[in-house]
Amino acid sequence: MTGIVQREFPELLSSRTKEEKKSLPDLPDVGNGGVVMRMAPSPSGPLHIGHARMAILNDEYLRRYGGKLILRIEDTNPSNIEPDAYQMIQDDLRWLGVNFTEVVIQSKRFELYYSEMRKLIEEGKAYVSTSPTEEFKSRKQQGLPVREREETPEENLERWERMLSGGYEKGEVYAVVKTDLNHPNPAIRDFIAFRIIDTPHPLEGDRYRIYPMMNFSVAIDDHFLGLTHVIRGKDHIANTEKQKYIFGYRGWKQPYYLHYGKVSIENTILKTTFIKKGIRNGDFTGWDDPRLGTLAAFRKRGFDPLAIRRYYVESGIGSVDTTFSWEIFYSFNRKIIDSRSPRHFFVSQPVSLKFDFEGTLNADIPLFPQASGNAEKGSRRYKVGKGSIMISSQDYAKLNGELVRLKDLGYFKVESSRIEYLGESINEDVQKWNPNRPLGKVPIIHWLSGNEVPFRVVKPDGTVDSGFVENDALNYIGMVHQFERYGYVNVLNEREGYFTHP
RNA sequence: GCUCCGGUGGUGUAGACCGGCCAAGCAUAUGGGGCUCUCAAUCCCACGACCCGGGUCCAAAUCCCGGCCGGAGCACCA
Repeated sequence: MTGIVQREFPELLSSRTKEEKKSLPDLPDVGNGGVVMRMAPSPSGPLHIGHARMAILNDEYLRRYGGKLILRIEDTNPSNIEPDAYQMIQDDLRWLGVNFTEVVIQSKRFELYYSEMRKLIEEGKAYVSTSPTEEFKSRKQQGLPVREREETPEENLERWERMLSGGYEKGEVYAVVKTDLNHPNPAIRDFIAFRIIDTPHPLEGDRYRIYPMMNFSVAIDDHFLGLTHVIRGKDHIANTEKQKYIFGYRGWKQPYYLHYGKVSIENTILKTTFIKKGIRNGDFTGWDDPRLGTLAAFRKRGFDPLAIRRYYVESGIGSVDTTFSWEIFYSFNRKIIDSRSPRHFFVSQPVSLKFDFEGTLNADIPLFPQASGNAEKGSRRYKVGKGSIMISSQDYAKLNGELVRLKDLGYFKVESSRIEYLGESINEDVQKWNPNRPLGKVPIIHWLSGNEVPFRVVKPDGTVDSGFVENDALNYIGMVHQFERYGYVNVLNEREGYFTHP
């Protein structure tokens, strides 16, 4: 039945699927002013493909509802900051096409955090402890308070002032927000909000010693920045619970929280500390090394950011853990770049065959296939005569002794170290050499002859394919090419390209 | 161990909150075919899944219970 419908009335089905085109579910409680959302990376390095999910999801909703999208850089742990990251993150987001409307840097907001903490202490919702942290933790496990939790706001305030004015050493004191010591999930019970750090901050130097913990600064900022909706990974579910206590104490309206599942990305290096070390000791060429999952590497491999967007929109905001599918991602990207990628021949691991031919053959090879809609953009023209013709060793292994068609040149036969021209179209010589195989099935391969320059392609696993490419390819440096029967390659300069995908 | 969350074709997902229109949609991969002087793109066809066991119900992928499997949190990281 459906088969008949598809055959007889395809328009019925296709129009229907267009209306149901996939998109993200609507957000609840969106007012007239749209949404206010935020992206909150820490500046430990540039963004990678995992961060892109957070950025794309937020940006998609901003596009749908309007409003504000704040880039909030969470630099409250000075020992884990890469100073260049403040800029790299913004570059990465712009490349992705994510339109953040303002930038907020947490290290500029310490005074706000201090004054809010003071209010909580005054209200008896927070305390300052000098008890050993082991004791703090073990008593929490048992649902018991440390001594200072029971003391008056005045006593705690006094310790808070002393903490701020440098009256304690690192590790000696910490400030805590109360939650519920009997919370069934021990992870939610009282959490540390401030601690002393003596490592200088890349932006602030040694101006501050008292650093907020993420759960504190996030709650304060989410409120004061007026967030309506928060989209974050589900690894933050417990953090959200903790932060809600602060909202409750201050009587603030909570944003609407949405937690998406973890994306694991196989065969890809994402850990910034590992990458940083690798760059320092020369294992990686930089943040854009093709083996890395950074957006910088994606850019250099020639991916279109739209493919990343489509991929994550299709993945949705489910809380199920997912595995990034390179296969599907490649397919999305291929569809976007195919029609604009000029075609060239790249012969890797070449075999050079002797070509004894009296005369000249003319090759006129379209730069774009006719179906691309770019056919009028021209072709590459070569003259081929006596000398040699190069084909890949992979093709050679299969074709020695066979009839072959060199693309846009003619029929040839390959015999040991020689190649012989049989004609442009089917003739007696061709028939004779190819007695049994149907002529429509003769393999068509790419080739080079006197029109080549040495070229290398760096693959995503770090290995290199060496060979030769048409010299015409060098007229299109900085573009993704399709090297026919090989794959897509971002041609970076006259010697080298990065492999995009098959 | 404790506290949460989740398990749909080979892969990525939609549907689940508010049971029926789901003998389960889309994409990708694979196989076949059309177009094409690329193993690309494009078009058509085919293939293939509700973790297991109970229960509720006229009716369960969807609700309940148990099991198994997977993930997250339990930091003076974010």
